Amino acid sequence: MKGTEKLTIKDVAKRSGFSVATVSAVINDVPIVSEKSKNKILQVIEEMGYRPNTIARSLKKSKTSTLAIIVKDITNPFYPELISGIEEVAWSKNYEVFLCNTENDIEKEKKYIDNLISKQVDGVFLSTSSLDRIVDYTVLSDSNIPYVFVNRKPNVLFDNEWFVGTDNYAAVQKAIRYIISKGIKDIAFYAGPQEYWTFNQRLLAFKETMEKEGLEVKDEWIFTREEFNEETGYNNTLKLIKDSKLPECIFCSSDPLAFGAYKALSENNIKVPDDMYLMGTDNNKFGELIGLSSIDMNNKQLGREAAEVLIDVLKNKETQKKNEIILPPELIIRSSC
Amino acid sequence: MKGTEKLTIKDVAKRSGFSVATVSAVINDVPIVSEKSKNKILQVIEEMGYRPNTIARSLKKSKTSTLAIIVKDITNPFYPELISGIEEVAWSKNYEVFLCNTENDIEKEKKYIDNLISKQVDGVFLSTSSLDRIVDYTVLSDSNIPYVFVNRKPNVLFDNEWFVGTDNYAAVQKAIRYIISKGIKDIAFYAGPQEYWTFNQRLLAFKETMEKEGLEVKDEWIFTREEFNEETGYNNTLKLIKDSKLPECIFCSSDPLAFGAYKALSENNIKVPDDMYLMGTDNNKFGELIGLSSIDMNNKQLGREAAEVLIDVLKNKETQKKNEIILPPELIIRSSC
DNA sequence: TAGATTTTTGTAACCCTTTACACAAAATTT
DNA sequence: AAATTTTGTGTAAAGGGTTACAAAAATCTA
Repeated sequence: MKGTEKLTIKDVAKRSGFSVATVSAVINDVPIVSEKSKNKILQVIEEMGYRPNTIARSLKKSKTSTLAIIVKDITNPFYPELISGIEEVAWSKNYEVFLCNTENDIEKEKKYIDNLISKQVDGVFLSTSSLDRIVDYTVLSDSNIPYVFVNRKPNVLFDNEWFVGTDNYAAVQKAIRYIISKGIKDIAFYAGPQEYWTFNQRLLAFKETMEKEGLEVKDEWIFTREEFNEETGYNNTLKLIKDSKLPECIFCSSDPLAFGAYKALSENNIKVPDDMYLMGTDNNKFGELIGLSSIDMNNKQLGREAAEVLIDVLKNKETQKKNEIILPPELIIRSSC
Repeated sequence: MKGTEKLTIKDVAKRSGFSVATVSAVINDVPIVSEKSKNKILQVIEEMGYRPNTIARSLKKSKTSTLAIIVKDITNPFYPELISGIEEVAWSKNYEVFLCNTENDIEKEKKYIDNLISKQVDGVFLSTSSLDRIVDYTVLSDSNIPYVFVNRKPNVLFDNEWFVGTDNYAAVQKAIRYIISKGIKDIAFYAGPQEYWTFNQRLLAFKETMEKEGLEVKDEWIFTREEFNEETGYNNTLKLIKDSKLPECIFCSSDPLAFGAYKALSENNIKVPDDMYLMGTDNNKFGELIGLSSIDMNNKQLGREAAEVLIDVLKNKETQKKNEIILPPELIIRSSC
């Protein structure tokens, strides 16, 4: 049925001959309405094309069936997978989700959080946290909005905070051990920005694994530049090449870093894997193009789990699950090593 | 200020000694409150940490300051750029945006639209439309919710419908002319699914341009497979190779198609660009990895423009802008041709 | 068949804002 | 100082649902 007039539950009540309370009960599946009445009401709803006004419902119930995900930069190929996992589960449990892209802007992030509180979202996914909590997320819990850190987390986790992530330490440990098992000893490490838990863990794992295996970690082979994009990988590699001695392998804490490295290597006629082993992290789907070995961090599943946890918290208020959930990564070996 | 008690405008009124009406006026910047009162109220708001309940406001105003974007699959690398453009402008004009991922499921898309109407979003971006309108979007306008098609559009545009897209026809025309200018005559065309406007336009442009240039279009060199992913590009190319005569160039209606083609070509020792020219479409940032020439469809700008149009419609109800906005694409030449 | 019990339905308050309108206070004019 | 205008503030009614509670209707019991 067309028409721009707004239908309310009152209209349905009037047309069907029942009271608003009864209609409301039908809409909300409260099982106190006789089958006969229910059918009649449903039919009228169908006929009139009535859709409940969720806003009014939210106001009354103080629940909006809305979640939000805050990310730094959605064009980072890591996020779409994560988001699609979240969306999938959220959808299945009848939540809509706001997408908040902070563009690396702290003030924007803070304002987003304020807005989300105003908009009364039921819960929030945070994938922006640095180790030292530049942004104060507890304003959310002060407003009774639970949140879960996804992928990245702050140094310490408070009560009422959840974290779902992949085991970055194990990921790198596994990868490095694999590389070593190939007889490689000289490994350069592009570490990425150390204020983030993920990159922090990865570097830690590298150092400790090398040490355990009795191998030397050269300072000039560790690059902790601020970014983890292609450009940084490219520049790191040029610098590496300028040095007299090349390592046998470059391990990159992200795939874009590895792509940049690959480009620099190609340009300098250094063949992968013949002259140099190369490994990335995150298993970007385009890594296959250059046969890049990588570590699959299971991003979609990460999103799914995060959504399960958050919605669980929402439903039970006190969830049985533990505060931290760590998923296993998977080593993906292709031709680059 | 911490605490889980919910603050309302009444609390602010009581504490500040003014009425709710006055407080509300301050919050909404209605200039009828004296400077002195305003400051006092603002200070109390700050002190108490009061945040207006947007839900209640939305109910009263019948406006939610919320938009939604419906896409088919957010992991398609085309979308994040588009979305970030939309988000950027939406944010700057104080809108939040719902992300709706249909996973190519028509029923899910319909249900999403129903939900969005229930949630009273102010406007919607649609990037899912097939030429023949499988989904009925007019339920949105029936509910007074404007929408704009982004990138893809249906065959005919009704009144009250907007479209913002890139000029797909011109894009391919330009690319094909460039290729021809290089002395190439035999061009294979991976066309993608023809039920979508974008791919439809691209194929049309190919055929007409070739004809205008007096070149032959071989049926067996045109692949209109249902998908436009890597796999399809790979399979198309294997098939192509099996045929006795190879073309001199493969034009792909998407970059993933080109990536798949590249893989198949490499595996069969056909060198790009020496033995085969290759061109993609969409200028995926990882195309650079293999030196893929492509067409930049300006996705971020597309998103920005779409957001401008939609919000314009929202504000003015009748916008000055025309119903269709077509942005120019840009040819990106790299080593692959 | 009256009375008790169970099932179904209706009334009205509430959720938190916004805003039309009325009124009070202050400023200005006469 | 009274009358008029301007400015600032308060009251109360929406907005569209949900839900506790009361009431009516239907069913059952003896």
